[in-house]
Order: sequence, then structure tokens, then C-alpha cells
Amino acid sequence: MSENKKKVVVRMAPSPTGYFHIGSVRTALFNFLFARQNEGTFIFRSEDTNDARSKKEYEDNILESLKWLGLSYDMFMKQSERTEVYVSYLKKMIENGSAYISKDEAATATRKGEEIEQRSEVIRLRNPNKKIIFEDLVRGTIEFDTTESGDFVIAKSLTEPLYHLAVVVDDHETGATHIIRGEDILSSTPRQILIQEAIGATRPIYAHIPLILAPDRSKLSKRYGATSLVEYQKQGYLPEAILNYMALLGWNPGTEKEIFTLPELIEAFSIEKVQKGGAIFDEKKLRWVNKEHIKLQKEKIIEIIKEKISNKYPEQTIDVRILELIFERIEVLTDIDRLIEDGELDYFFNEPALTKEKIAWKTSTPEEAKKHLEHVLTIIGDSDAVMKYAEEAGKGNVLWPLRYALSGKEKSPDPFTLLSILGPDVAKERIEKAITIL
RNA sequence: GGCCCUAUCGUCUAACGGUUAGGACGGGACCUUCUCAAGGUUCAAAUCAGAGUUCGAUUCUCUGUAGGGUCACCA
Repeated sequence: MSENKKKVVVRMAPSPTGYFHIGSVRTALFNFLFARQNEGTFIFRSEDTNDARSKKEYEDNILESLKWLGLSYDMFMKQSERTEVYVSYLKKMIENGSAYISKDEAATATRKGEEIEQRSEVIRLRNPNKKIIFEDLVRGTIEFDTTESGDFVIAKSLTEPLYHLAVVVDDHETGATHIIRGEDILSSTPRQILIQEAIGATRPIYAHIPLILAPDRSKLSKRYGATSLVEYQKQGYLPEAILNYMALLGWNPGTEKEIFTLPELIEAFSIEKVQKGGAIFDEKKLRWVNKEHIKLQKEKIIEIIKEKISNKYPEQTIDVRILELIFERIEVLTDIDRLIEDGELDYFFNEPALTKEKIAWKTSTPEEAKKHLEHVLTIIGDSDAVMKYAEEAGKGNVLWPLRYALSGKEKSPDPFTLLSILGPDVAKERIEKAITIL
């Protein structure tokens, strides 16, 4: 690297035509990481150029999501507010002959089943029809012949610039040094380079990152469940976990470390280690990453659990051990609600309803179960004694009836944990109740 | 179809041209206090195919095959 290296300027430029897409999250993240590790500038640019699909609602959603994720930007701009800038560039281009107003037959074209009115007068780039070769940071040398693009349209009129023109002008004006974006724009890069040359802009360094794929290797679309960030937010994924997982999709640190906080990612990230091939989005691994981050934020998560339980059982004091039990059993935050709603810990606060048939362990009889429970009752305060007795009589034969008598559940934490949380008095009551049923 | 990109376990990925092809997720088995969870141990699982270069190809070259992207007066 040279000493007079230019200050890094990168940008994320979403078009606000939908909720923040999971693929855009990664593009935003890579740009953010690259900017932060180079102490550069990260620009947010809303590409809302005269598109009927653009909505304020979507732009707000993207901005809120960025905030939620902790990806801060240093500059904000909207293309819809920059028309006069594009006008001046278009005028210049027409003056110097690199673009011209073309007069065609007015026509209708069909795009994706929709009829489109084509103007008779548009502004086209005068294509020098040459070969464009550029270096891509993740893909190496890319070569395109731009001849087939012809004199493509860059604006519908002086005041109605098209996407490619707006992008190139903005990147030039803001001094973008690196363009990190999805692979889907790789094939329109040569056309953008042609526009750059026409307006006398310096060519930025490109890095086209691979796409995120659905499990069937197709483009990640609505067909595959959740594609927008809000849906993951709602399911109770932590922002740190989403960022961590997205980083791992198409990038690796070169070490075996897999769990990263945002600052650690800034430290470890390197654009050179970004993968070339598309990666399938695997929710199972996302869940695992989320669980790992839940462990990292234990105190905070425990507080959330406490609050949720308090809402359901307002009058109760909540033993920390109950919080631990829930904490161990969740992968996403909504698991907490599910556990509570399913009554998974109801038996800590209310006497459980017991079914006679379920009290005895599968290899044992109700009579034996009754006998074991009666004996356990006499040594209830001494866990070691209970365990010793269980080992002699057959663990399942004793422990299953005991645990079931205490919880009324086929699945629950072990009887000793229950015993210690419920306390000897409540335990005694419940065991006696079970005995009477038998 | 044209152009472009890509190709290692099911998935995410590692491997100066020389490794028993490594790790993680997921799956199986076992251990841990009966069940659930957590934890521990452990097993199975991959270099797309064919040529070439080389003493030696996952790695370099070519061809094929497969997958993806893109071909707007959308962004």
C-alpha cells in the first residue's frame, strides 16, 4: 500500500422498495466493517430515483434496522433530492458528445408481463464499444465486451436520470473508493464504468460479494420463508448473532474462531477472504450462533426472562434457579414465551394435576411406585439418601414417580433440582397427593 | 439462448503443488441422576467428470457437466 493512500469511502445504496432484505444486511455489514477497520467513511444512500415502488415506510424500516443492528453510517443522502446534480452531469455529457438525445419511434415494450410506454425521446450514452477490464477484489480480473450494450439509455429526460447514471454520479461526487455490493450487479459494472469514463470519474475498486441462496440453491426469495430482517427480529434473534452469522456466510477469519462480537468482526474482517461462490442460508446454524450469543449476554437475557415470567405470574417471587432453567432451554428469545405459554414452569407456582397411569415408571407397577414414594417421603430432606435408595431400587423406578409427582410433567428438570426449588414442604404435599391417587 | 460468475462432507468452510483432506452446524451412538435441557466422548459424511502439466494435483491449464447471475426508457 502506498503512503498517500486515499481515505476509504464506501457506501450502501439500497432502493427502498421493500423491508430490509437479509442479503442487504450482509452487504451493509461488509461495507461497514471495511469502513471501520480502515477508519473510513460509510455512506447511506437511498436509491429512490423516480421509482413508484419506493416508499418512505421501507426507507424508515431499513434505517431502523441498521440502528438495531448497530451499523452506524457517517453520511445520509437521498437520490430523489439530487436531481439538479444529475441534470448538470447530463448537460455536460451532451455538450461534450459522450451522450446524446435520441429520437426513436414511440413504442410499447413488455416487461415481466407488463406493458411499458417507451418515450420517443431519451438520453443515451455514446458507447465507444470497447472491452472493459477491471480488477475485482474477490473475483480477480473480469473482462467484458460492452459492444452488446449498445448506446444504452442513461436518462428518460434531463430531469429523470436512470439508476446507472445516478449511481455513478453519486459515487463520483462522494469520492467512493471501494464499491462492495452483490454479485447480481457484476454484469452491469462495465456499463457503469463506461459512464464513469464519460464524466471523467476515477474508477473505484470493486468487490462483488457472492449471493445468499435458498436451500435449493435458488436466489433467496419470498418463496423461502423469511427473507427480511424484521422476521428474524420478531423471532427473537439477537442483532449480534445475525451479524455474526451473516459475516460467516461467504467469509471466514482464517482461524477456527466462529463466534464474534461486532468489534471483533471489525478487527478480523478481510475482504480478501471473502468467498466466490454463493452460500446457502442455514437457519439451523443461525440458531446455534444465536444461542452462543445468548450465553455471551447472560445477565441481560436473564433479566428478559425474569420480566416475562413476572408478567405471567405477577404475585410470585421467582427463584434464580428457575431463570437458569429457562436460560438453558432457549435458542431464540421467543422460546421464552413459548416455554411460559406451554406451562413448562407452571408447576413451580401451582400444584400440578397428576394422572394415575403416569406416576409409575414404564417398567414398574403403581404399587411399587407407591411403595417407593412412601419411602422417599421419610428421607425427603436428604438428597444423597434419596439417590442411594434410587440406585438400590432402580433409578427409573424411584426417580420417575418422584419427578412426576413434583412436576406433573413427562418432561421436566430432574427431581433433585425440583426438590431444591420447591422446598421440602411443598414437595411433601405433592408426594402425599400422588400417594393418595395411587 | 448470448454474456459473465461459481464448483471440497447434507450445509458453512480450512488446506505455500506433498495432510490419515481439518473445523463448525446438523445427524447417529454412548456417558452424565429416570425424562427434557445443558455438558462430555465418539461415529458417519466431501475434493463434479475427463484430459493435460508435474516425481506428485483439492490446488495450475483446457474441455465437458452442473448451478447461479444478468441481458429495461426498474433499482
